[in-house]
Amino acid sequence: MSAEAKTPAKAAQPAVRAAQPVTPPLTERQEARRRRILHASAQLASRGGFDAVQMREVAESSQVALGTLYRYFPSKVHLLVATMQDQLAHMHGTLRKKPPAGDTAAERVAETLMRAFRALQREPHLADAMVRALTFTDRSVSPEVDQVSRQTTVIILDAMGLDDPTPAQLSAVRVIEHTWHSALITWLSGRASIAQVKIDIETVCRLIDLTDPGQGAPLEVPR
Amino acid sequence: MSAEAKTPAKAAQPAVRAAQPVTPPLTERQEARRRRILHASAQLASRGGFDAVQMREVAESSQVALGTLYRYFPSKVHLLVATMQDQLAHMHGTLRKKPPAGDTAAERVAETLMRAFRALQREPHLADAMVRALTFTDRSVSPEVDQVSRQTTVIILDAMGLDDPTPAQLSAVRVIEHTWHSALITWLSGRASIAQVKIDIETVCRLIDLTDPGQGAPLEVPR
DNA sequence: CGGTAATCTAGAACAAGTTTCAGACTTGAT
DNA sequence: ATCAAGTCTGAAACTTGTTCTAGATTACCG
Repeated sequence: MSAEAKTPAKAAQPAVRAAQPVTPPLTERQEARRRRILHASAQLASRGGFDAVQMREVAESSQVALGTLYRYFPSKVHLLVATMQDQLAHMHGTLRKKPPAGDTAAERVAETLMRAFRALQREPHLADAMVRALTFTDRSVSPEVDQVSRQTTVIILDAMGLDDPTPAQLSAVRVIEHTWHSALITWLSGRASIAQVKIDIETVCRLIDLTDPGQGAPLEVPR
Repeated sequence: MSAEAKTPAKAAQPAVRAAQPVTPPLTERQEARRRRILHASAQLASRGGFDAVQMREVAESSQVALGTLYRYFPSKVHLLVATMQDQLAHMHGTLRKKPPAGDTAAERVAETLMRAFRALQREPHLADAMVRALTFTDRSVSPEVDQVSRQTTVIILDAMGLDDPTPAQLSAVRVIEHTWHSALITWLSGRASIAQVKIDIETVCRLIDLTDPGQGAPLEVPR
């Protein structure tokens, strides 16, 4: 009772595919379609950014019918967020190979983020597309966006070298993510220079020192 | 050589109307139209948020032709950002009347932001529309967004009670704005609770203490 | 193999932001 | 009062995201 296996993403239903390795059973051909779509998406985004990723073009580039594209990714934002997950995973792999070398956690986090930032600078249009998608998100994309956020958290905690962060440290990480995210936006929209983004990142990373056991007043604890 | 005075916003031309009190000469009727439009925008936004602000409806509600609406505000995002400027100015006025009462600058800033946050909670849909517009912005809206950012900076500096902030303090304020902005987004998209936003704000406000003259290492200085 | 249910395709249709246009209306100067 | 230039209106057109439909294809079960 089925054709090309199961539905890849049931569109209107939430709670589907929350974790990344838990890919619901996909046919080879379906997996290939999915890759083609994500590839086309990244390709188009690398050119003109968010606006250049037009669903009809993505469909055509990836040799898939428009309706199929929408079955795999229920909206343009879903598609771009998935594209971002892809890129993030790739970047995490790269970062793991060459861990940051700073002496303090704050330095290592700042270095990691700056490395990521330099990677984004090489593909500013792609960065634009992904970041715009992330922030423009409506509630229906929350699970996916949340996943991106968790992945970012993991990357930062990795850089800090922590296995078991305290609540205060988690708060600091949250604030760092906020800053990272928002600073990117100001850079992408031309309202902040690269130098300013660097300063902002370094500034916020000082928060980490505040949470270092052995330092002064610990931050308030989330209940 | 003109009809209802000058053009209210020349659409395709940048560098027009950068400062707020420098309203290019507007007829009474034009001023009235502008108000009607902004009012309709806020009204519709208060209902369904970003999506509910439909240009055709705004035009109809404010008794203005669609083309005219676009002459005043060259895009939906411009319109919503202008709406936000309006609301911000209003809020700034309110805040001035009852300044925050905390002992430290960090406390006063946190209190101010939480007050603003509570105001937004009263109109979550409006908040959604304004914040989404702010972040979805493409470069053509940068000047207006920048203006909103400057206004926010003023509000925060007010709360700190500073006339002449150091560069380090300005950096801290920038990071606070980033956090404020991004935390709002996570709240609006349902990925963070009100309590979490509060914690994030309080966490980032600790940065201010770091820049207090008399404390330890000053932050790096923007050139 | 044959049946069948789900998937995929092509293409039309719809929705909302944006643009365009012809004609009516205002304004300010003469 | 008249005129020229700019503005406003109403309506249609265009663009791109999204939905829908009918029919061809595919996967898998028995």
